[in-house]
Amino acid sequence: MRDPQDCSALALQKLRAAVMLPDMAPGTRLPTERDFAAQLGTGRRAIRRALEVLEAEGLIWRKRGAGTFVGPPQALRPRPWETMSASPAGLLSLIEARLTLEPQLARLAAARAAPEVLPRIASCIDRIALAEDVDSADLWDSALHREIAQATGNPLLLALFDHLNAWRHDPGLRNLRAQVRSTSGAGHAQDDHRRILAALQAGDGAAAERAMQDHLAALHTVYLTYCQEEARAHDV
Amino acid sequence: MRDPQDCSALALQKLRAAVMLPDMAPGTRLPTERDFAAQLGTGRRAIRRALEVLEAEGLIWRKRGAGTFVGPPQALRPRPWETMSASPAGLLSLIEARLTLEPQLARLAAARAAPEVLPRIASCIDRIALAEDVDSADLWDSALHREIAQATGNPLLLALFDHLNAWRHDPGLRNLRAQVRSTSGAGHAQDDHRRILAALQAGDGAAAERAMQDHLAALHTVYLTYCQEEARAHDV
DNA sequence: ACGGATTTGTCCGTATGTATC
DNA sequence: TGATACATACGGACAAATCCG
Repeated sequence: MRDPQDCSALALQKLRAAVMLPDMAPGTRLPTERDFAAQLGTGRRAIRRALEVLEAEGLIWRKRGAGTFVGPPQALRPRPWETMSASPAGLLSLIEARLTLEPQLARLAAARAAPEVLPRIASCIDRIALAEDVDSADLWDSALHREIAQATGNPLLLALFDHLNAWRHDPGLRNLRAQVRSTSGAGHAQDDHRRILAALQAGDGAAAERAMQDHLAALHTVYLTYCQEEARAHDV
Repeated sequence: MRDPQDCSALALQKLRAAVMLPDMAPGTRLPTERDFAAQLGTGRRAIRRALEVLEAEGLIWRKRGAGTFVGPPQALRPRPWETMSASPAGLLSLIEARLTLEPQLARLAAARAAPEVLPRIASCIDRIALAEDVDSADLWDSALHREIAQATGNPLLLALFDHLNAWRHDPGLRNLRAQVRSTSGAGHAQDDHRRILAALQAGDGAAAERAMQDHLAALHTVYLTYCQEEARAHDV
């Protein structure tokens, strides 16, 4: 009970009780971490550890600059995906799914892209470079990949891509990817984007497929090494 | 009205859906940014970031002091699925989407399929042969392809396949496929199925991919010739 | 022609979570 | 553990442009 470890355990217990109160409707905002720390007479680190657990359980979600909020009730998220969305396994599933679909989309797009979409794709690449914050850059990256899906001219393929893209912007996954970004370099994503664009301009389906494959494979290895390090850290 | 998880990506998704609504004729004015922010429960910055993307895509245009308006008619954008589900174009879109996704699923499944799913796939093939009516044969065929998607072990890929499969069972398409079946022979689908199963048993990803590709390509040519004949008949 | 009202575009201060020491 | 620097979000305020009476 005196161990520092038990401090966060106690905090977790109290915080969980606070969140489970009946008047805590989904979306209501919780006190700040600093308030909790003062109220429970402990440090902010202990509070954060406890909140991390609650977030992993899906009871709350946090957003930098905004606050901590109680999440939707479990009854609303029975989908299996929700149980793994914020886990490394979810991250790897997502990138694998993208690796399965998007190179094929690039191949089709190269064969069919109407000439007017190529400048739009180039504009997306430029905007990624110009973006000042991560949220904007992510949004433009997403828009770029969507343009490629749309260039296939197949509404079903576009709809499939939109589903994939929705998972990509899952809040839990966004946190994970932010962590990965902070621990590993940004990589050469922009070079990859330009290579994809060049293949589309040339109408070379095989090259576009390969370029997209390489682009996503690079992401895959980054995430894979991150997850492995994570697992090793947990073993210790 | 209550969407706790806010990020500009989610806003983009909803705004795009709002703009694509059928009653959004080109030139109609959209709500103000502040209204959108209040409606989506997020800040104006997130809304503006999403609108920037929509503007780059040409769906909307903005003018300071005036407002935000939906852009020129997107004639060359893929038509929504609802307007083409029962048309030959819808049939071809569907088979193309399957041709894009399912060979990749077969490749992954060959590498990962747990041994206990192989008998289930074999059983599906047998049931197709035993089926007396087209409806139940279709159901077992669908179950077979789903087993392969499930064998990838990736819940996201399974979800993607389920979306595709839902479109496949669209009532309008079923009629069309019934017509195709009546005018052309059944083909060698069962031989293809066995070839896919053999590749999965051998754990040969490349062979499984090729087998699935050939299987769906055969369907594709059948549908394509049917649609061409249909078009020629309409010309006369 | 004028002026008030409204809307987009831009900036800043404050509050909050994140990361590091 | 505690403290500090940092990135981001939100809301308000203001300017510029437009619309309407």
